[in-house]
Amino acid sequence: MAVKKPSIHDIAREAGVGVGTVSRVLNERPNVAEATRAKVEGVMERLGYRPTFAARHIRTGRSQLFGFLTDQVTTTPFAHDLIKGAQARARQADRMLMVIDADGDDRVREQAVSNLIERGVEGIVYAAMFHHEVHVPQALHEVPTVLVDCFTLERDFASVVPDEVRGGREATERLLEEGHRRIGMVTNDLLATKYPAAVGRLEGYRAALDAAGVAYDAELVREGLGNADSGYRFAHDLLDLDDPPTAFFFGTDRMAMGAYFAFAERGLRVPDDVSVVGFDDQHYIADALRPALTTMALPHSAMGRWAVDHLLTAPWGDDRLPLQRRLPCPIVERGSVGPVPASDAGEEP
Amino acid sequence: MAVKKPSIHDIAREAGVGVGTVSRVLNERPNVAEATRAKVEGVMERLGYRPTFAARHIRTGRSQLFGFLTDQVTTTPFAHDLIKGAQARARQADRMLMVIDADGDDRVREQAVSNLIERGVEGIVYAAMFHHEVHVPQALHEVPTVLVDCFTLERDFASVVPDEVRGGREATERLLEEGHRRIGMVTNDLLATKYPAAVGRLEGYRAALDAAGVAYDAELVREGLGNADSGYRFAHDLLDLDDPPTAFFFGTDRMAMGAYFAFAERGLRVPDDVSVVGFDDQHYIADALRPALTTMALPHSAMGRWAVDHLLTAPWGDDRLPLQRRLPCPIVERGSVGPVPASDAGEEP
DNA sequence: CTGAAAGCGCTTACAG
DNA sequence: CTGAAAGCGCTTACAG
Repeated sequence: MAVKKPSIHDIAREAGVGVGTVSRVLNERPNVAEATRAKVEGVMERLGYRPTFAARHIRTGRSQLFGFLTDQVTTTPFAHDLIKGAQARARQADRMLMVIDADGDDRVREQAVSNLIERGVEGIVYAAMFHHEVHVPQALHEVPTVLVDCFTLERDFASVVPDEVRGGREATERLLEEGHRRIGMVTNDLLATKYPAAVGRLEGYRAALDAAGVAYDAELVREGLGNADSGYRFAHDLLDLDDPPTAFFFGTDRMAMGAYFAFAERGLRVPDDVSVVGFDDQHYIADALRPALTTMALPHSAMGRWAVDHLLTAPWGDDRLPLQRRLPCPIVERGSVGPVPASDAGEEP
Repeated sequence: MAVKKPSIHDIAREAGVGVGTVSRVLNERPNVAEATRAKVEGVMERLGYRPTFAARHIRTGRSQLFGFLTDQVTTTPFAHDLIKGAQARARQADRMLMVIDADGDDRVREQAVSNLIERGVEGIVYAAMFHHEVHVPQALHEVPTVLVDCFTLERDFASVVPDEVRGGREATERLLEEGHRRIGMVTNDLLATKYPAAVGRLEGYRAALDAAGVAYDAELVREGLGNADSGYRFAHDLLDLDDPPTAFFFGTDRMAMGAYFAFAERGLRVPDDVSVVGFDDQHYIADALRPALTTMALPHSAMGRWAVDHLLTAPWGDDRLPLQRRLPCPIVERGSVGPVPASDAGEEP
């Protein structure tokens, strides 16, 4: 590495041509004699030439770069799926991704956005790890931005989020479809937080019940905290009811996991005695449970893709209201849903 | 955005100074009259000036950039910890990280390395998601590189990996310390794979037994596959032994999770009847188990940090053998380890 | 303390 | 088809 990297001028001199010609073969432009091209390519090969992207960037004004900024501290296993999705789409368009984990510090975030802009990013995706309202650095307005799994109160940025309501509805429908009528629901957070992930999934649950003509019974729903302990505790609580549920819809897979332990303690078998649907599709949990858990998948990869795609294709700067997009949470069937146990079914002779 | 971004020349003209002066205030150089500085800063502020990093890069030759490249497909929850660790160290040194998920395609990987080099990265960290031997793109030799959680057969790159043997030893010691002498062990992969993560942890187990004067009993060790099912099956198998173990060391948390279900089926309580130590510290699993799982943490964040730190501080290009570093896997105490049950303890009166 | 000039490594018209 | 020149937005000596 003691020797300086060759530039386009070195190639030109060595090949006995002008730099313009070298540039042309570099960019695979037409109008270059085959012999010239071969000669230049030979010299490049021999000298181990690599173009310097920064020079190209400065001349063309195109950085071929997107920024990916995460909100808050992210110890969730979701971050990587988001990045992968975003990156997959970026690669198709020959762009690279500058990833910054904002670390929950506002100053770091502001600084990160500045750095990204100075690097000339063509757009920024700002991603949260769960669906909630965010306050973003002001400078984000200087560059095309899309919000992932979050939104601002003003709705002044394009954003893509999971369709929580629909997810909750479809989870519940799956259970109704098997004949269940007493369906316990544990929300994934306190309703007072107003998090769409908590409020929306419950709303979907109610909508499904309504549509099926099943009366909503407040006794069957509990406000959980998303962790295994909530699932364990509320599964026991609900099962202690006089008319206990035959099926459960948990707002997170972790709660479903806690519930499995409660079921085991009571000698209840999934799905023979009790059916369960989770939410999140954390496959390290869902796959590992016995039986494996049927759950609603959060569309992280798809949101990442959508975000970059939007940056790539949507004209920026027009005055229309920025697009707000909801992506479905597809059900992932594993083995935790079955028909109502015979003793509980109403239709029997 | 219709208006062009102001350059250093626009600022100079507007402020009635030379571009050199603008550059000086931009870089907070000394030898600028306070009045001049204020005037220039005022103009920058007014025009919303942002330096263009690419221009700076091209002049100074410093990209302030590192590449982060992942090996193979990565659906593991570990990737993000690695990135976070690397990024935390990079930010301290005012560097940014270009992250590429290589997606398991060799051509994509080669291309990625080329792109990174053309972007002028000051170094590349190449990260695997579990400890194994890798074949890396040849071009990695053109730039300072450190391998994370992997190594090449030739050991021609610096690398940082978990100390699997020590982790296995300390996990086992923890159990021995509570008086356990019959300790079941399920490896996290087939030994035939030769993966250090599988072979090393078992080696540590044997070393701990040796040191404690406990004879190795091949009957107590099984080759698992890392998944919940292996844990479930082998826990049952081992418990069916005439002289069953009172404690278990599983090569992954997922296997420990499977085992918990086996214990539940047999009415065995953790840690009263049986103790268990896992490996990986996948906290979404370890925290959610009842009781929470004591396990060995994989030092992902620390490896990420170490990698970038090494790139930052180690001179590159000298002929000494590249450094190979092992980082400890600290034990994370939760609630799954207890003393040998009284009925099994030898020392009783 | 400050300005004018050269130059980093490219691309892009413009002549020929 | 090809070369010479200008210029992208900076930084860095060099004079003054």
